[in-house]
Formats: sequence, structure tokens, C-alpha cells
Amino acid sequence: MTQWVLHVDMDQFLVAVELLRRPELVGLPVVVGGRGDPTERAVVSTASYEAREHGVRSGLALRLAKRRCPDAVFLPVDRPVYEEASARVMETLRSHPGAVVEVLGWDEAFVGVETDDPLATAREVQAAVLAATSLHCSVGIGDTLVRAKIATEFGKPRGTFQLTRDNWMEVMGERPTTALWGVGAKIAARLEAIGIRTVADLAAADEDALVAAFGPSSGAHLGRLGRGGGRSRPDDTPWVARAHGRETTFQADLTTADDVRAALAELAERVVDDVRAEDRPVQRVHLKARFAPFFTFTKVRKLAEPTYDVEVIARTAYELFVALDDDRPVRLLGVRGEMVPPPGGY
DNA sequence: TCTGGGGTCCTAGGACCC
DNA sequence: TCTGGGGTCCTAGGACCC
Repeated sequence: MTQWVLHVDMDQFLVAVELLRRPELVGLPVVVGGRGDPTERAVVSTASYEAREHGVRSGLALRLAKRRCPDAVFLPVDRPVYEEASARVMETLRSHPGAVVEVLGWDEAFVGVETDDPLATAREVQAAVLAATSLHCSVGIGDTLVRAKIATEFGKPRGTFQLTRDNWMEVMGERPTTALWGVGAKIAARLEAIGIRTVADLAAADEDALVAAFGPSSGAHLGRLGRGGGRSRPDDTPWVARAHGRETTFQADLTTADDVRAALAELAERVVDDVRAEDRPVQRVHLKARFAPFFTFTKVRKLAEPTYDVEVIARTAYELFVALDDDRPVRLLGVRGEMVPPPGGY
């Protein structure tokens, strides 16, 4: 028996969950995002495959989604329903004999299994998830987490794909570095500046050069990533949150200090609700502010004493806001509370 | 054309200490 | 007059992911 990693990724998850309770929308372009009103400031969380054909993607402003696909049905984000569906998916994965499940988000997880027929196991997992939830997923099969994760893209929708040491270079070698998990536009540009454009270039790159350009941790990580390497066993230790935050985009920009203070107080209150539930007080306060149209700043301050006190957190956030010394209208505010680590650390 | 809301991790560099 | 070498703690800021 061999150790394999499966990466299970739900297909158009938010839309799929909505279609279960609105079957009449199956086959139509459906967009889930914000409060479901395309005239508001909000973005697409998930678009159905039919909507994607019109160029609607996650992260696109709802207003633009409406323009690109005027016939789309817009639905509001309904977190509790997705959390519930997600929990059933994860429970199904954990019920597979011998499975070690590492959750990555609402709609995806790594599953470590021992099997001589990983494709058959992947099919079993897909069938079990479908039976338990009526939802379809794609499964990437790999000999490392990175390979399994990237394989999934080639299996979508409802399919599987296998990526291992043997076919990694053949499949990935000529692709740009942005095809890798964790390499975005900025990192890709910095790599290109030192002559690395493709995955094959990165795999062959000199480790010292990568470390010189990206530091000891990131440099070594990038080299491994190019070769598809890294961890090969999922880790199922329960997740312990480092921080909780809340942020809001205002439909009408804020212009007065009182409005800002009131908004920060409300956000701080919601943050404290979350950190109380963790039973670990806030030790550092992060303030995020976006001024119209797109300048975003974050500031951090460590508190003298860890606290659950909403007043202290809200006042600290406001002090950080004032320190920005920017009098443009405010489009977004966020407060994040970084908690004291649990006994024994993370 | 307009950019959510929830997160994590890393690096650089200053302040300070021995 | 010039200035080691190791370490910790802190903030700022960048980048990425779902």
C-alpha cells in the first residue's frame, strides 16, 4: 500500500448549495455575492459555470457581473447554510477508513490515504460526498500536497487528475510560475527579474540565488514548489485561529470622525464576540482602512495588556486611524484582533 | 470598471539589551 | 574615534489564499 494525497475541491460550491434549495435555477447563470443586489458595492463570491461563460469570476464587482451577464440571477451570501454544507462534506471525508483530513476552506480539503489504486479511492470519495450532500466535487491525486492541489484544476468539473514525480515536468514544466500554488503576479515578476519564467526554470534554479532574492524561508520554499515537492502527508491537528477580524465596505463613503468612531466601535464589538468564544484575549489590534477609491492601509499596535474590552480595542483602532492622517472619504474599515497564543503555542 | 470578507505567513529594519 | 556580534521584541508592509 502506498501513501497518496487527494485534494478534494467542491465544484462551484456556493452556487451548488443554493441550487439544492432552488432547483428551478439549474442550468441558468447564477451569481452569489454580497447581499444579492448588483447595484451595491460588493463582489462575486462564486459564479455558476453558465455565468463564467460570460466572463463572470470570483472577485469581480457585482455591478460589472451584471453588465457582462444581464440575465444572471443574483443571490445573497448565506454563510450559515454554506458552513452547514461544508461540515457535512468534511464529516464524509473523515468517515473514509484511514483518511487523514486537512481542511483548507469551506469547500476544499486534503485527504491522506493509503491505497494501491488512488483513482478508485478518489471515485469512492466523490461518490460518498455526492451521496451524503448531493454535491459534486473534483479530486486531484498526488504524491505531495502541492501536486494534488494543482492536479485538481485539470480534473474540474466532477473529474480527477493525477500529478506525481513522474509526470510533473511534462505537465507543468512549460507553464508560467503563476500556475503554482502560492505564486501570484508579484512573485512571478520578481522571479522573471532573475531569469525564471517557467516552472521548469524554477525547478532548476540555484537555491542560493533564490535565497538571496527571497530570504531563507521563502527562497527554499519556491525551489521546492518548482519541483512539486514539499509535504506529502496532510496534518489533521485541529485548527487554532490566530486572529479574528471584521471589515465592512460602506455603501456610502464615511466623511466624519464620528461616523468612523461609531463604525470602529461596532466592528470591535463583533471581534470581541469572536475572541471571547476562543477564550483568548486580544493582544494586538490591526486597523484596516480603504480611502476612496482604492488606497488601503493597515496599521498594528500591541496592547499594554491583553483584553476583551471593546472600548480599549475600538479606541486603539481609532488612534491608528487618526495616525493615518488622511482626510479622504472612507470606503472600508476593518478591525482585527490578534489573540494571545494558546498555552503551548501554535 | 471597480475592486468582499475571512484569514495566514514572511521579511526588513529599528530599538534595545548583553 | 570608531564601533562586535548575538539576540529579542516590535511595527510596517508585502504577498497570497479561499
